[in-house]
Amino acid sequence: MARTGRPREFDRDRAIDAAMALFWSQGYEPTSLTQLKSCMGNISPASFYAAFGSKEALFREVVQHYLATYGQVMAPLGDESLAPRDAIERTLRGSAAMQSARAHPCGCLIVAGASNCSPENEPVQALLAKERQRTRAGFRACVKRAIASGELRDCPATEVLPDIFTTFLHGMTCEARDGVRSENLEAAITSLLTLWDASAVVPGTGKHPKNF
Amino acid sequence: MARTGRPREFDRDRAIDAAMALFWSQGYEPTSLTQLKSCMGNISPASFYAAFGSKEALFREVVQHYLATYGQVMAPLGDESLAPRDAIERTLRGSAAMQSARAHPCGCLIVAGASNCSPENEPVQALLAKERQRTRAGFRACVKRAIASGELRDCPATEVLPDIFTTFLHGMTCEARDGVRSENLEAAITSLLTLWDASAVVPGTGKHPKNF
DNA sequence: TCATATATGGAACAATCGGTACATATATGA
DNA sequence: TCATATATGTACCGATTGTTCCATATATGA
Repeated sequence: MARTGRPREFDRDRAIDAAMALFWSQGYEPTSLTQLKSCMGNISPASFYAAFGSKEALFREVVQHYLATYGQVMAPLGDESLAPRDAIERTLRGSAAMQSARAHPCGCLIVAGASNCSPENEPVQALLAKERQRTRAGFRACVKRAIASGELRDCPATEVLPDIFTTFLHGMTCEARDGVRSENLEAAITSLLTLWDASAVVPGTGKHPKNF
Repeated sequence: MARTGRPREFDRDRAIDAAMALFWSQGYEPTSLTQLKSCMGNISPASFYAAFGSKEALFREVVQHYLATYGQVMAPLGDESLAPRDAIERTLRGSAAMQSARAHPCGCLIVAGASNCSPENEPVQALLAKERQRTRAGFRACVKRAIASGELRDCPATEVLPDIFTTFLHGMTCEARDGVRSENLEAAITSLLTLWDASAVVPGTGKHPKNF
């Protein structure tokens, strides 16, 4: 059953897509209402506020849309049907490819979407910080799972793996924006993962790998 | 010989220090002239513009001041009197400690000082991007030097080391701001450096280390 | 003493910020 | 047909943005 009232004359989903591109490349605060209305097809302020409520509310919707689409490169991290190492590798490689793709702004919206904020917009910063915290927890859980399953030894070198992966992941935003190529990030990830292998238990031996 | 004219009534150096703290924590665009004048002791617009010229000119001065002080944690990277591995280790550890110190805003001004910008302030972004490019070149030069001196083997795993260290370094800004502790970053660096050691040539053998 | 040079306080600038008011247009459901 | 509900266009809101103007204050050098 269709809704009553005059129908909207612009495509709300496409508008959110366009707003995402703006917020993604410029960040929350520098993106003005004028730019937003313009990228939605020069809609009026009345149309904007009727549809989205406020700039902040739109941003929150954009973040949700991002997490449901581009942000899904992080999905393997929480997929317990994957082997922990595989989950981490897929996450890092997927994120590297996504962040350096040319079809959209470089880097990660969750990392850079509100990195410059005046005090009054701290809630917006907190929204993204909370998501990053989820990522950190994801890496930690993955490593913990690998230790529990006997894939990783329980040693100091293993404990730092989550911080290494998280820091590298977040650093890719800066690199991708600065023009570092996808292949370079991929190669770096390959090398990074040898740190995992160095703490891995070789099946059967219960010890660390010999050729390393 | 002292300058002619009425003397300035506020301390210009302290003002730049205070402005640096503001730009560091909020970034270039969200920091307003009102905040800047306020942190300098409620000076008048006339005093501000007479002393600094413009907001952008002040920011450029602030960046220079930052590079000359806190930014000096990067100095070892260009110090050819240090062994390459030592130079990189000192750089990473120094930056980790600086970025997570409580006495000033967390993270790195060069990474986060203008990460959210409207198109009109692209020159400001470019200023910082240029400095980050210098850092990348520094890591590359360090690794190149180590290969030339025979400290590192010349292999694919060695080639990616600069990207790994640079990405990690830049990622620390996000981590420090999110409250990751200095000790965690330090431990991660210790582990990261084993990637160097894995590509290192053991003195006398000309091959890679045995215990690894 | 007086010209010159610089700094200051205060008022004001046009432009933009995010957001609102209100009358009008266009749909559905009764 | 008419009440209800939603969207739109236009005008406008006060606040803030970075910046400029100008008269005045205070120093140095001649």
